[in-house]
Amino acid sequence: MENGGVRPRRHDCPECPLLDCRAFRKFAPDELEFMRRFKKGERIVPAGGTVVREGEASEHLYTVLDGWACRFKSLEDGRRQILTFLLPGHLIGLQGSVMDVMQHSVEALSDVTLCVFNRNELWTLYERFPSLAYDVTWLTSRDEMLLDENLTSLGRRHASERVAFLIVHLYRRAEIVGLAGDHRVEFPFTQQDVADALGLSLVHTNKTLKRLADRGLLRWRSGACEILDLEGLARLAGYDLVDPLPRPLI
Amino acid sequence: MENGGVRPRRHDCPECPLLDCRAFRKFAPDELEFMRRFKKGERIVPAGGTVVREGEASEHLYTVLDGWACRFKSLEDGRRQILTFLLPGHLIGLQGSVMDVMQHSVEALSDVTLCVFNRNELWTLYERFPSLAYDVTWLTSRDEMLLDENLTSLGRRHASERVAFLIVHLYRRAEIVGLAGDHRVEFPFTQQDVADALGLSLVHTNKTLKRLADRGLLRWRSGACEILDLEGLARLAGYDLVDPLPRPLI
DNA sequence: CGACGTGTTGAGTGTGATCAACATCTGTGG
DNA sequence: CCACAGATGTTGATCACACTCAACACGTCG
Repeated sequence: MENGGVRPRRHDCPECPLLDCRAFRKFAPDELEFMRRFKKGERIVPAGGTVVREGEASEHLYTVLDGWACRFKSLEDGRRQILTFLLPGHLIGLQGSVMDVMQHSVEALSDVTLCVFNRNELWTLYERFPSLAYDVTWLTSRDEMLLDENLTSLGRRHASERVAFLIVHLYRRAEIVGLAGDHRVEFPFTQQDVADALGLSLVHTNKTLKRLADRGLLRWRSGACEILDLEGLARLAGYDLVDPLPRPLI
Repeated sequence: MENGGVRPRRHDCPECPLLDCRAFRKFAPDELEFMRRFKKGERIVPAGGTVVREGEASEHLYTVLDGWACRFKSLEDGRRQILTFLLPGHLIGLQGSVMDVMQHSVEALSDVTLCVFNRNELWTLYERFPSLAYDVTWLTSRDEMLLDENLTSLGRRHASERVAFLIVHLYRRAEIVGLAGDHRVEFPFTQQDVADALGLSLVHTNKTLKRLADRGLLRWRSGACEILDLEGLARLAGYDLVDPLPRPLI
């Protein structure tokens, strides 16, 4: 694709739709002005498309502006582990500044709109806007927390607990950025993806979802999930339903 | 413990023993001077002691100067998941700047010496030393990579692959900071800890280690592990034996 | 219409969990 | 010096959670 698929911006940073979300902290005027110049354009990746690929260098940094994506690693023989689901406000590609090539892939689950930043200018951001640099660290640190929880699930929770945990977790994250509400989330992915995120087989994931449905906790439909008993799911999963702190946006 | 167990430094930053390691990048003179003032003292935690506890706030930031520690989460019913093993050069407690209380615990496995930093001054570091701020991000990002690999193990690798992966991984990390060599690592922890890191039961971990020993790949002794066939282990684990890039030290 | 993607269900299998007993080793107190 | 307790590691027997294989249902799209 010419120019890596980067096209002019449709959303100017001061009018960024995410700024309306109470989930994110507000920018100071000079920060916003910097972000505006930092942002090189946008990129739209259709559902199923690849944003960055394991083993390749990534020229850009991205932020998810709209849509769902996932970050995953693959083993030689095709086994796949989804590491995180990415929602609007998620920063992509920072690891490319640490390693020469990406150690994971990112794939669009729905059609995804990305803000594109030039990796080379990240250093300018660190030099001139320590507050934004701090925000980058903040986001990375939060990412690590998500992984911690995930790892605990895969290591020490049973299938039904894992599924409950993931569903509650995704529902709440989606709700905060306006992609879910009223006990219903659109999930632009399949049970196979849930399985790959939870370290389970497709069949067992399916049976576990059915068992949760039989217990009146949720209902899975292709492309969406109804949360029938949020507290019940949270209790089963050992998930703490506290309100998250407002977070920075890059 | 009075003053949180913080005592005067024994190691002045310019003479930091870790700076001799080829694993770490060198400081510029002004960076080193800043680090010297940033460092508040040292803290020694005896084997088995707690550095920070899940659910509590952590006043300080730490860097492991010497010894082994681990980061873990606990579930209500006592199930425990070790998230990462910490070796010299590892930064501890950054998440405390993102969340109000720690979401994980850190425990000393051997006697551990920590450099103590005042969390409040982290902001000064960001303002005055963008290069060091960048290093903090670098370290956090690397941490995330370690978690990614771990998560992939727990989700998609069999017991023998997991064990092989962990052993190779720990051996190489220890080697780089001078805590292992000549196909031998001192492991100041038990098979129970290995089990808690890999999401396996103690018994199964033991049997898996025995099977690897029978295949001539390694030999476990209390307190240490001999690597009999590094390449064989790496092959089994799908571990890529490339030399890591030099990394920053905070 | 058939092909394909997704979800559903049953049958049989196996990896890894649990339970239980025992072997070592170390440190401690008598 | 020995007896004992506790921590760690080892091994066998049994169990069960989750995997694999296989078939089918249902929708959408060409």
